[in-house]
Amino acid sequence: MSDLLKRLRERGWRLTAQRRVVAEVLAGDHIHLTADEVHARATERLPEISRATVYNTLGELVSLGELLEVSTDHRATRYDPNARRPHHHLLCDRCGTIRDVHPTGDALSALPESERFGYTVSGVELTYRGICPDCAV
Amino acid sequence: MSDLLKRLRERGWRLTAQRRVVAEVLAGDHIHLTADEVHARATERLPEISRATVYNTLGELVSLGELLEVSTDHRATRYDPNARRPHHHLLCDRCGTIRDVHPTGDALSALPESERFGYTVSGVELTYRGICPDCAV
DNA sequence: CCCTACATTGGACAAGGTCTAAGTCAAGGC
DNA sequence: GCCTTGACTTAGACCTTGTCCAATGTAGGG
Ligand SMILES: [Mn+2]
Ligand SMILES: [Mn+2]
Ligand SMILES: [Zn+2]
Ligand SMILES: [Zn+2]
Repeated sequence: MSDLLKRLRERGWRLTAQRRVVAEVLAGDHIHLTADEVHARATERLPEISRATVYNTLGELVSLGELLEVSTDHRATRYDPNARRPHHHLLCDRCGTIRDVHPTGDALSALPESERFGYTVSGVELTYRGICPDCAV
Repeated sequence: MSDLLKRLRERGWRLTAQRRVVAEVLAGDHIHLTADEVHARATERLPEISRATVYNTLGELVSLGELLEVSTDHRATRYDPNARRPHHHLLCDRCGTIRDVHPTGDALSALPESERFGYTVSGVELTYRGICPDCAV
């Protein structure tokens, strides 16, 4: 059993076939799938899984902090299983491929007090944009 | 006539009442409206303006580089008239209010070659998250 | 003032996402 | 092992955001 499923079990989740398959589909590095992509891949292993269950499960995993929502483009939200290690994203403007990246320095401290407008600032997201090697001429 | 309308005139735009109203609604600092918000405000001044025209005009202004699209949350795209001066964003997680901010340093150079995966990197967006003074207890 | 290419309109359509009522099943208790 | 029950899943209606189109209107040059 994967670490993720184990943690879910400990939190009182019923381990259904549907939840197992969603967790399996999300395993790996640099994975940033849309809900419909998760559904398509889950359907290959469990043909009767519904869209609603995929959305429910993704939402629950986000609430538990096991998944991050990423909205780099202006289209569908993507789901990121690399929630345990802080990171940022590098996005190809042509094909949409996303890689996890770890810039140096601390972007939070780059925002001076005078630019905070009284907000309590808790986090920062960086999205680098460019063209990936496959899409380069 | 505003600078924006003047520039549009110079680029061959017909100055219709609809385009004028959309341009007026977008004037100001820290403005980041959704298309439907633009439509609602435009309707107050020109009741017969259609949703399609608002979308058309916003799209054209984006193509001309007069407006930026911002997708900080996972909902509707927001339109940012502050396209002439590079900046980043500070977002309230409770009410969604967005402010323009200017962090120090160069986030682009914070991404080492070893973290670029062969991409040609052309830009970076920073989104700071927090709680605004109005939403703080 | 006319003409016409450009602009606007309402409504159909599509994609992404949410919600609900009815049926199903994981797993604890016996 | 079986029962029971509340949690889970399902299909499909519905909502929001955004695109597209054919018909209609009009800005602005001549
Ligand atoms: Mn990631
Ligand atoms: Mn802005
Ligand atoms: Zn690419
Ligand atoms: Zn707020």
